[in-house]
Amino acid sequence: MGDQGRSKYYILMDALKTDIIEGRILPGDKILSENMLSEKYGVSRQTVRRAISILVNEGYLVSEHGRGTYCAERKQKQSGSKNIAVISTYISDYIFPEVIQGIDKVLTGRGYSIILKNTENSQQNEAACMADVMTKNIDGMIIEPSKSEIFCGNLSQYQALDRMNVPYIFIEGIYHSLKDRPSVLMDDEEGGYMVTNYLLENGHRNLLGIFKMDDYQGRQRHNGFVRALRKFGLYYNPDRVVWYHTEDRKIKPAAMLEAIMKSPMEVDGIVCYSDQIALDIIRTLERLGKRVPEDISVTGYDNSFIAVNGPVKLTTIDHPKSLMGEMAACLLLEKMDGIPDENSKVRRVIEPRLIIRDSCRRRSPE
Amino acid sequence: MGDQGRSKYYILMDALKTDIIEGRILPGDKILSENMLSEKYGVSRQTVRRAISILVNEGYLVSEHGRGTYCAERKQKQSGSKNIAVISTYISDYIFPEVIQGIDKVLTGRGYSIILKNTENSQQNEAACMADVMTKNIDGMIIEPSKSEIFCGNLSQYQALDRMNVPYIFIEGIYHSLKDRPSVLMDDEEGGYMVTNYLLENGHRNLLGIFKMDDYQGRQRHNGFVRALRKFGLYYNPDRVVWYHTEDRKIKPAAMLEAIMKSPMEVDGIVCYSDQIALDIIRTLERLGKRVPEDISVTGYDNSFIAVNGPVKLTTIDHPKSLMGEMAACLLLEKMDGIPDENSKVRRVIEPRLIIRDSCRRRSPE
DNA sequence: CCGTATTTGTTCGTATGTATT
DNA sequence: CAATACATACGAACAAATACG
Repeated sequence: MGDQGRSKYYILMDALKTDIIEGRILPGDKILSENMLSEKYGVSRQTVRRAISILVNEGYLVSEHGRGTYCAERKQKQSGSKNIAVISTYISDYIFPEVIQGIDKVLTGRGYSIILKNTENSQQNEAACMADVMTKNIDGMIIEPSKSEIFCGNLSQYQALDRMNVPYIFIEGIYHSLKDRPSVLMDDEEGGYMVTNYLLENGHRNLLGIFKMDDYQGRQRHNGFVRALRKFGLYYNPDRVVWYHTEDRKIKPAAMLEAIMKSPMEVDGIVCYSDQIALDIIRTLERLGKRVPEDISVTGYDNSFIAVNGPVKLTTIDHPKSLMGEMAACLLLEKMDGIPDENSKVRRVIEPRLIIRDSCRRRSPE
Repeated sequence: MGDQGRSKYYILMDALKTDIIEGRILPGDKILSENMLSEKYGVSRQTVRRAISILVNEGYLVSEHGRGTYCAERKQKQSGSKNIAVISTYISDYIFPEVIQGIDKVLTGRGYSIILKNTENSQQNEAACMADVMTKNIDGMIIEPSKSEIFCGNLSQYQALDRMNVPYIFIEGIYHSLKDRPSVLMDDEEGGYMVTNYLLENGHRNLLGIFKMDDYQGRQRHNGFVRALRKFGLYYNPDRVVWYHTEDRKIKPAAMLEAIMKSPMEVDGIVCYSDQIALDIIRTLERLGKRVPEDISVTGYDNSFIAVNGPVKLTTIDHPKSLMGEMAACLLLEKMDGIPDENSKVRRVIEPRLIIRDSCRRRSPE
């Protein structure tokens, strides 16, 4: 066992490993090409390849076809379990299954398996999921944060992942305190702007906005809403914005809307946080004797099945759900390969796209 | 990227791995020598060595200098990984997310994690999923069979699970050749009977049935359709049944329906395999100038979101999706606890329930 | 114990393919 | 397009460990 220092490949392997450990070869450095090593050490290229292949297996080196062989950014945590944790808020929520499908498509192709967890949008559950996942061997994680707009209570767990060099990617949203971490997000500010702008361009002047308070997306869409109002020189009236939380989704927006509709406040268009809310709002309006879009225009967000199959086909913002999953998976693969941000080739922002259907109608401004 | 199955060493490596996983090579067995493998597979000895070296690295094989190469003894079959594999056909299909949620609810409560796989309803992918999952440490498996009505091509893999004492539960369907294995199924025969019976009781006499050919559910629902016809003393006309496969779902039912509607055959009611098909059918009928339910009644199956949110609210059979997941998870827990069938307390059959909505109308029989 | 065949381990040379720059 | 670098494959030779008559 111990007496194999004799073989050439072993000597070369050991020399390279020592160079890395003792810092003569630094993370990210390109090492000599196979031919050059072969010449320098007086061995055949096959022997060089053998030495290198061991170090690649052990995670010291990374070979890139056509480019060269590089010292790994971080020493990979052994052979690789080929498990990826995917933590979402709701498994069966109306977009996540497709996001998972996108993730799966990319990762399965690369031999990874998905360990699925869901938090029901509670940070406490998120903590439990992460603790559980860290007892397994995972190579990486894709996570949709729970209540991303609230202070992140699980900071220490994310830092533990950093320490263990387990890469993770945020999708859909991101915590303020972890803003520098890699993520795949929609440009929700722009999306909020686009729907609002569409209504304003079509003559609406009495808009209502309904947004979710406790996540990143809600804040961003709201910001876009405000920007569009400003562009049209309209005064921003906080009373014309309804904020709700995850927990009161089913009650608050409808109740607030009813109160507003019974007040003297005029409303000709409603910008909704999501298609789901838009559907609730349309039902409430119908109950109050208002027709959509004849009396009031309503916009959704996400282009879910509700947008196509509901009582009114919704004008909404497209959410390329599967694509988002694929992008997140590709970004994670990059991270797991130790490719630094500056060499990244994966796009991280999804540009929103307005889809015009039947839930809005042109108004003539007074 | 994903097209590396082509290289010779990879093919050989995969073949050996499969032999091990499927039990053709047993722990402790000596495998063929390098020279013999080289001859048998028509590749060079170097290539054989490369394939073997990967499997040695992964722990499947052990090479002994001068003696030979052997299949590794069970490294740690040891239960207690707290991982459960869940293999479904489509992750984002219209009922499975909720089934997974039900599974997750029960298993997370007991400290298990779910490894998610999907087959896209291909037995080939099913084989790959199972092979992959067996390289992990799993305590059990819940699987929705792919094309369950077709001959099960992966029998040996299921037998490998039996040998390794890894319990597994079938849901939604079951292969003929594995009929004795534990499963959680709907009584689809009864469900097919109930919708058909409902139409017949409401005066319909010219029914059409549209069923899926390649899965268990399709056959069962069809059988119920036939039983109801018989009860009413009606002649079973095979021309009044449209069979389709997974692959031609989007074309065949609509095309066949169009042909039938343009023929002299009378149709006053259509029993559909699923809500999804019912929606396609309703759209086709609308295109042909027929109204549902005024001109023709249509029934769905599964009580999915389509049934509530589509253009016509569907009369359908309830599918308690989350409950099915919970039942399967409970049954799996029983199996993992080693509780024999005769002491089982988990129900394994879901009784169908008819949900009456707006897609059918009473006819007066002539 | 010896000798030989078998089997894995190491090394080199060569050729061709493919991705990147 | 050409040069560079890694990837795959084959053939050959010899070394070292083991099995067996």
